[in-house]
Amino acid sequence: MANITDVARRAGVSPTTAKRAINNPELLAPATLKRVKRAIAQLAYEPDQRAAALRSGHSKTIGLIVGNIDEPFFASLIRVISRTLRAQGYTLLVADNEYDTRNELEQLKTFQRNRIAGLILRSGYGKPNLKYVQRMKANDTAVVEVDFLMPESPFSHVMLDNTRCMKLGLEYLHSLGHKRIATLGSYHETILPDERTKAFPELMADLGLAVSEAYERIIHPTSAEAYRITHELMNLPEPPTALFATTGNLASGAFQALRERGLELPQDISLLSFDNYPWTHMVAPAIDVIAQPVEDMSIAAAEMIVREIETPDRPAEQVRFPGTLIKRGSCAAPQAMNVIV
Amino acid sequence: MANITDVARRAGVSPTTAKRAINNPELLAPATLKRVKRAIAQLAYEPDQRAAALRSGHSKTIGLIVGNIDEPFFASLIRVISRTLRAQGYTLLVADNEYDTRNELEQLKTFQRNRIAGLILRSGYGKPNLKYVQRMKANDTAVVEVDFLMPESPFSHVMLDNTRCMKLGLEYLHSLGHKRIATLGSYHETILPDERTKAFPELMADLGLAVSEAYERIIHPTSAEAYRITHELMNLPEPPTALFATTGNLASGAFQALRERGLELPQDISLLSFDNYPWTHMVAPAIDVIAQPVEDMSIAAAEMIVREIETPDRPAEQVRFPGTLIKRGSCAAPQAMNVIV
DNA sequence: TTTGTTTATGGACACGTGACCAGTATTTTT
DNA sequence: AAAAATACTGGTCACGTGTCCATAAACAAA
Repeated sequence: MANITDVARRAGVSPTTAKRAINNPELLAPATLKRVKRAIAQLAYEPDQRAAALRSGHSKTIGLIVGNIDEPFFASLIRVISRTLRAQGYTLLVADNEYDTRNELEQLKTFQRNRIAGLILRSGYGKPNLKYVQRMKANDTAVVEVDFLMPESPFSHVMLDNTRCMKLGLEYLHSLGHKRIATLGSYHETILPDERTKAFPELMADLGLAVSEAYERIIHPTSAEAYRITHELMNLPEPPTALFATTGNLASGAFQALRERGLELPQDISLLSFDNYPWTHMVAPAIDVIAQPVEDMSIAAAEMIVREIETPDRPAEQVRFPGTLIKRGSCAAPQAMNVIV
Repeated sequence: MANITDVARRAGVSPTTAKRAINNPELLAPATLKRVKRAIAQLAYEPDQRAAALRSGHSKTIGLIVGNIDEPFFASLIRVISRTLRAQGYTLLVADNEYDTRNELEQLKTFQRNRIAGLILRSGYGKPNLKYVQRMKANDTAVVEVDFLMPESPFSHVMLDNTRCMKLGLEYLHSLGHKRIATLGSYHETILPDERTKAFPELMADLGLAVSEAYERIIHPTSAEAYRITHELMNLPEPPTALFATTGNLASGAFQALRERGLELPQDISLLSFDNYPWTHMVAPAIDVIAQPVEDMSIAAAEMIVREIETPDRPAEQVRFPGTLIKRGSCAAPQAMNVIV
């Protein structure tokens, strides 16, 4: 690979002068600038970003860790963040923790070895890595959390207003007459502490509804798990009349289980889900969802990390985005039989 | 950030000795090794990968450019390649060219500036960047193409056996009695030269079927384009009796257009698609698809790039994977009315 | 002219590491 | 006992760049 010395030699100038053709062209005599630029073009010279970052102390690389790329929410997140950051001159390292804290620790170390300037993190559940991230932050790595907060997280974040969204959904189901509502989500305070599941019992109480303990199952947010749990729930003596899935992939598993059991939406059971995924309006009936403003959130996270990098020591910025309830036909009043029970 | 000199100072040894605790621990006296290791742990030292790569000339970073992360095929590709390469100690830079050659050129330059060791490329259509990639290759960047070949590509690749898959699909549709078959794909030889669309006319001829020129529309592989084109095709005086979508996202757009028109699958029209996406078996009827072995292809690509990096100057390795036709119910014999016409 | 100022260019050094060579103490061989 | 081999440790340099300082020529101000 050509370096700036090769360029300088070909242009008949010193390396310092050659470098100025890129970093401070206004300092050069027009004729010199032209000669150097031609040499750069002829050699297809591209500056070595690693050396630049090493010397200057300013990395132009940002690390992004998501929960699971196969979840379309995260795919969009990557796409939009990647595009936004590239426009600002940053390069993106991507990792997928598969919701596993141990994967995540390895990935954080890899990022650390590459001396990223900033970290956008959708942490795997739990707080085992909180200290590690705090140390990165202390070493001048900017940190922004997205979609999920590590417990006691002191960092900036971009989040959905999860509690309000849960409220929106539950009030909707309640207004239809549902009493036996099951939330498909994580149910373990320390291992899987997501805000949506956490808000569920309290919001139910506000509506004067009881939460059946039989409905609480600790699961990882995969379609396969939701499929399994849905079968279990529907086998209970008092099965739920409405399912509320906290992610789109959970809804997908639930949908498949319900159809397999021959249950018709919305007569036999109601299904409500987070995430406005394409399939939700392709099935019949289309699924009622709480849509997240993924693009806006992604852009906000990207712009936030840039601010954190370029003006350090700013107070943590914590932003919440609202979700939107879209009614399509997968929810209705529970069957009379169920209402009586 | 702590560096090896800090570690050395704390352990009371020279930097050279301290570094050996990581790179050549067998050379150190047990007591020394222990002291250095403790210092490393206390400082949470992680070697600077940029400096290491700069000095050694061996980068541990690999660049991956995909067509569109929102296409689940590419999401899986990223996930599996990322996991496989991490296990081998490589870090992944990800970019999404959005099927646009100009984006791609910028991304290639960014990769070049980061001195990636290898490039896994799903090129945007066309060959404008072929020369640039060839120059990277000449400068010792390993190159593997996936899913798509740049025209006259001399590189290693991992591909689906597209022609055979098209044959599989068309023979299936032919066996059901279809004559008016439209392929949703790109139709421009130089701008959008994908193998699937390209193989279509010849395979139709082999089956003794005519290709209606009215069915040939140049499109980008997005769901929105397929939606639009499907409406156009169905408005023709002689609409197709079967649609063959060359990607899952195209099928998704087509499906929505067909449903909007009140057409029932498979009675009114047959739909066949590449890519076994989750939604294809959630809709009713489930969609017949040609499934790609995404995981196997991703692992193959990841392992191939590592081989190319670690043993340079090897001949190009070009691998084809077979697809599988899965019949589910979205294809049937064309209606009598249509057969007669 | 003299002095100061601007314009255009070049040189020295350090970032953190890996490669290589050099040294000293200790052990083994003859 | 001397020589040789081994075990362990330290020092020097370069990778390609950005930062800072130095120099020479041209020009402006006195």
